[in-house]
Amino acid sequence: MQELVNIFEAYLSKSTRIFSNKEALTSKFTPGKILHREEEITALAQILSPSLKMEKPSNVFIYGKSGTGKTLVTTFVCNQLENFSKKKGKGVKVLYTNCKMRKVADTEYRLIASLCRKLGRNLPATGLPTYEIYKNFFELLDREERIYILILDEIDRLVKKCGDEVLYNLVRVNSELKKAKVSIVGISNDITFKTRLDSRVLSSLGEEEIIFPPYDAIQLTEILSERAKIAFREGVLEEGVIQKCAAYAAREHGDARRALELLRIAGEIAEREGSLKVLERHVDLANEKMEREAVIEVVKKQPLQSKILLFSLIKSNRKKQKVYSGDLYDEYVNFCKMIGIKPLTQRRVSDLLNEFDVLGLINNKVISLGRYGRTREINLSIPQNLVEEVEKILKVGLGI
DNA sequence: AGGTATTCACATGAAACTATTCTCTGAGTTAGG
DNA sequence: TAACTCAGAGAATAGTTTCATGTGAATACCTGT
Repeated sequence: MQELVNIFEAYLSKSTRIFSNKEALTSKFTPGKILHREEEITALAQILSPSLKMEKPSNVFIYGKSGTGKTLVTTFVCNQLENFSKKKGKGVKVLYTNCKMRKVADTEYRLIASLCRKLGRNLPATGLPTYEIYKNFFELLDREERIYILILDEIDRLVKKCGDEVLYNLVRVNSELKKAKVSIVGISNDITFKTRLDSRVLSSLGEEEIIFPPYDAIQLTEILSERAKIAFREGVLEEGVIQKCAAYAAREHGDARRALELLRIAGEIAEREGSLKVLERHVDLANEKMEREAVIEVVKKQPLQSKILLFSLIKSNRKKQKVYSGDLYDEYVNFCKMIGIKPLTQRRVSDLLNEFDVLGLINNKVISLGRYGRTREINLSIPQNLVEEVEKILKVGLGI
């Protein structure tokens, strides 16, 4: 017991040398003031404020790439709204759901069930018909006179997976309810997402639109500095560290989340090294680490068939730079036969390749070779220095 | 030469199928009165 | 008779197959000069 306390004490005192409040660098943290989003904040607040008079606000669509502050701004505004309404004795209630969360809210059934859960009723994860879930949901909503604001984060994922039926139902809920009213704030990374929607849904859901532009390097620097003031002890950041983080992130469409993470990891590396300062060198290391982990973790998590496919892909890539889907499929089938596993169809492999593309492991380009058909040109986008490590992981995963 | 048609080798889309996980229901069984 | 058990029916879901349709441009095939 005694010794453990010492260990913990040592850890505590050590960890405070660099950080004073590491939380401030995570996406959970809501800063006191949100920089460079004044316009968006007022726009959203104006759109939603009719709720304070118990009128249903317009539905809103919010677009912007990842790390542009969509979620932050939305939750900020909605929290303020909820608090204000509570003070004034009005019944505005905000329900936030992230539609991407696997096994939580990524299908029609699960989304509605998770909303019910937020309203205080637990429903089974499966087994009930969907209409039953809706019935529960309506019942819960209509208990009292209220304005509900549903925030559906990463709504594009939901639609991609399950179609827009859910949205259609949600848009219509107001006609089913007697006391309560519901308006929807949809947040999406994908601007083209609109085109996949049914026109009825679109016209109702897209009543208002707010677009979040990416941050530029200067804005990122300011955001980082502000957070760093809270997160780090004074004077531990070397000149140029923040600029460097901002520059790395600006290269990636101005993703503030990434910039913050980079800064945090740089700090952690410095800390582990026992350094008293975070140096620019640490940022480079952090960037390397992030890139590496992005690849390695993804590869590890792949199911068997995907691993086989990826392995075949690396092998083909060794032989020649340009890999075409047809050749890859042959290679893959051969390899499956070799290790005695039933190969998937070409159709499925095609989808898996698309998934790899989304994960950033490869780069697909559909090209036409005229008379010689149409195919996909596949480029491995795993950095050279990681390919070997990836291969090793795959070999272990496949038992060879 | 210039224009149209064909053709290849896949891509892409939609639907259906399989296996798994979960709930609900109701018949049959058991234990207690 | 009330409580319990357990099989079977019905749902949702992930992962896949089957069937159908789409596609871009190099080549083949015309046509008229």
